[in-house]
Amino acid sequence: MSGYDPKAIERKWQQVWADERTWEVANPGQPGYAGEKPKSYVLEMLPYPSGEPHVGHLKCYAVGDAIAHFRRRHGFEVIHPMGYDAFGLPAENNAIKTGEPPRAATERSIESFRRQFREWGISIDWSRELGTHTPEYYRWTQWIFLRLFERGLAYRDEAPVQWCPVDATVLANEQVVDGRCERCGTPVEQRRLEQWFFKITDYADRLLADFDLLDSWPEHVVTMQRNWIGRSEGAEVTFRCEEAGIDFPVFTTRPDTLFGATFFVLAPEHPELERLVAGTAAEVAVREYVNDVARESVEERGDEDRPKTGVPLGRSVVNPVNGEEIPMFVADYVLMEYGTGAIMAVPAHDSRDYDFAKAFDLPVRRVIEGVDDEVAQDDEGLPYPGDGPMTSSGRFDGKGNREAYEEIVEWLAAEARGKKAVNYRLRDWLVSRQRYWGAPIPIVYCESCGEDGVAAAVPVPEEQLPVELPEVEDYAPQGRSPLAAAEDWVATACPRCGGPARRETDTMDTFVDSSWYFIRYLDSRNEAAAWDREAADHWLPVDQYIGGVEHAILHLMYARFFTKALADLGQLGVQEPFANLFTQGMITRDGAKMSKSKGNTVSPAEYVGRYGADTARTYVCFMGPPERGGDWSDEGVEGVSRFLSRLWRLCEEVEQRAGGPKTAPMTTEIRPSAEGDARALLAKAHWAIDKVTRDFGRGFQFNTAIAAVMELVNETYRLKDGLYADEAGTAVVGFATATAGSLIFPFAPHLGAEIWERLRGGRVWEEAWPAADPELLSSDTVTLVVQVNGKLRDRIEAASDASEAELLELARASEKVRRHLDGKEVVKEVVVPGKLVNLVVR
RNA sequence: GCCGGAGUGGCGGAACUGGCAUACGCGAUCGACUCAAAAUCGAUUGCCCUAACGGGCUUGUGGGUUCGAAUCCCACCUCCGGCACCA
Repeated sequence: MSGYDPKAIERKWQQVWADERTWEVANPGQPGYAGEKPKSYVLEMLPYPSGEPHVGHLKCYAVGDAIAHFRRRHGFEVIHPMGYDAFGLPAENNAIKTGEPPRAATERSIESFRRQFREWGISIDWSRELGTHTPEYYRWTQWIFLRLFERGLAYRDEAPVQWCPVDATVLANEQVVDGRCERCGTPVEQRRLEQWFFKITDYADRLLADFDLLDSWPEHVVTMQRNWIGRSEGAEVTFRCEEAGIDFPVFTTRPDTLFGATFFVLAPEHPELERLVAGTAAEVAVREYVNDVARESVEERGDEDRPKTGVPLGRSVVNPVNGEEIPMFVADYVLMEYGTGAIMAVPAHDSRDYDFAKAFDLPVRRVIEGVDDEVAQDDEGLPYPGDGPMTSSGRFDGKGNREAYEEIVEWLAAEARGKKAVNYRLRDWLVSRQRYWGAPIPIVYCESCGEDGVAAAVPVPEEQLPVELPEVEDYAPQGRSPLAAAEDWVATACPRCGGPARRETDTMDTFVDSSWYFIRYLDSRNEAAAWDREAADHWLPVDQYIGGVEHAILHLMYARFFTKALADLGQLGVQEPFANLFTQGMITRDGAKMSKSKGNTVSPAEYVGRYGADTARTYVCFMGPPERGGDWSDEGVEGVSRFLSRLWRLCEEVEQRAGGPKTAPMTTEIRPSAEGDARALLAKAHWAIDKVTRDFGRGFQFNTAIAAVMELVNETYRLKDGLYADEAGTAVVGFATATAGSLIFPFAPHLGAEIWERLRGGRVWEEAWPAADPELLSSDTVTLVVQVNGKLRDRIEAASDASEAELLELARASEKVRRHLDGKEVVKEVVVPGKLVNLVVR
């Protein structure tokens, strides 16, 4: 007997899968299309190819592959493709540092990922492989951009944007974390630039409503997106500045507090600010304040705890509900990005307004009484955010604020001074990047097509796509895209008038690339279209999506937006891309997030080399519930390796004893003759089948599924020597071992395939998933638990169909139980048939 | 501050609908095999008392519901994640 040699086994099966193109599936109309089978689209988030794959990748693809295998063996035609999200900053930053072109570094990394995915034995349909950095792919990214542009969903605007001074690029709001660049941690600055945006805000309501269309997404991911979209209902109310003749609409969620507005605040970026103070005494102070604010980092300004600052404008607006004139201020606690950039300040009922009022000694007027009388009178209970009866609010006095809310909004609407309004936290998606390594934006600027000296943005016609990324010498951005240096490329002819024109030199955010890759997989070799509608209709939506929680907001929301926009454009027949989402937890090492700088990274290649892919894959699925994180443990890997070796030795032993042809009896043939230990082992095998199957169904509880197979193997070891005594027993050992191989196959596919071939012949992946025999799941006897006063006193074997009276009699007969009943009175008897008896004594 | 999630042996974790707490793995101890070690196979392993039989205690803390609570309810503590001057 030879030892378990994962290298040989894994090489053998990887060769089979590659030679036979086992995991390739065909589209409708193509040869080999399995139209009679139901489809299942199993997809893991595509990797960003930088360096080598890490354990996070291993876990993601191990989990996804287990699901893919499980579904195949349930009769589904599973599409399980792979690609690379290859554009992006790391390759470009590496280029700036080393001079190596991003394409070269990226291709090298892709080669490494591709090789390792094969070494891991992931069941990928390689015929659909794609890279988002290839012209064959980004041509269609550009095509989608043009479709959005036609629809007015891609537009250009000058806007205050988040600028990272180190990466020298604009960032999406989503890429700014705590006022810092998500990538490099540098505090971001605000700049005003002409940028391209996607109008995701048009889809805010549908993005919220269509959570209902999803089958199963983790609740916290939905919550995060909901919070990010940040829908607030309220009212828009117009305050007029008579002196300047300007109307200032404000958004408020609390129109019921309108009578308590005692001042009015504009954001420092408010466009009317200049006009309002021009030529007044306040002009200089206001301008200084605005400049000071502009110099502050987003992080500083965002700090909630610092004292409120601001400057009076020397102007006032009229409160539409009571005609009161209230003074105007500029203050940086009001943000231009949210609402209208202007607020009515109600210090009695808003803590920020309250702080400002205290700092500037402004009046505070309570308009809602507290329900608790003690705080109803003076300043004590202020600011008061809760509900209560109205006061100092004219004819609304005494009414509940909720009721008054509706009436005030109605009155405002009737007077044309306001209306119901909904506001969102979500901003449009800024997609321009002043970087080299991305898909060029397919737009040219033509002065002759423009007006008033402003160049027109002319879309590049579809037949001229792709707008290919030119080679450049210097990848370092200098406040403009490195593409701007490629003069030959920038200078072009206007597709509309034929005159001289200049290309857009910004590239697209890489999240654009990854917002539609799951559609391209369905028809990735199509040169005439982004995808064939029939193929998309057949495979979409993704039935099971798997990836890290870190994409809970960005990628997952952008992909949802793209799907809806493309459906509106008549290109897709689904509203949601991912019917089910599974987010896997992060693997840590020594309790800390892995990072190169901490030196605590785990290299999958190293472990695959030492223990084999089956061990590495099974370990990441066994270390804990896959949706939760877990700490990497070398001893844990050893344990899994030991288990697989144990299973392997069992297989060899069984094979040797069997000797003959691989046509062992089926479980139904074994069952009638099985009794005693043979029956016990048979039952254990069926218990394991049932357990593994249910664990797949219960949110992919792979840790307990693998534990069940371990139990089966342990039980087989315990009983095998006795069972070898006769032919029937030997057959049961063979059945148990083959079943263990079959059940471990989704996690350790090479070993599973090898065991099956040796003991049963044929390909395990072509075998239907085993079904547990209900007759073997139940047993004739059960362990009756006997408690006295809720405490366990004895365990008794009892017939599973025993009556309550019989169970009680059994319980009372127990010596261990009697000891605790002595001299006491039984006041209550609880019997749970098939489970337990509890005697309550006094 | 707001919104989620989680607290179980020495460690990772299991326990389905309120019914045997600690499955499985790691670690540890002992035994078999061996000249020896490794590997392997087998046994033991929550804590405390006891020579033993046996008994007591135990799922972050305190209370409650129940014949019975890791599980349900109330209050609190701790840790992790997300959002955060969003009007």
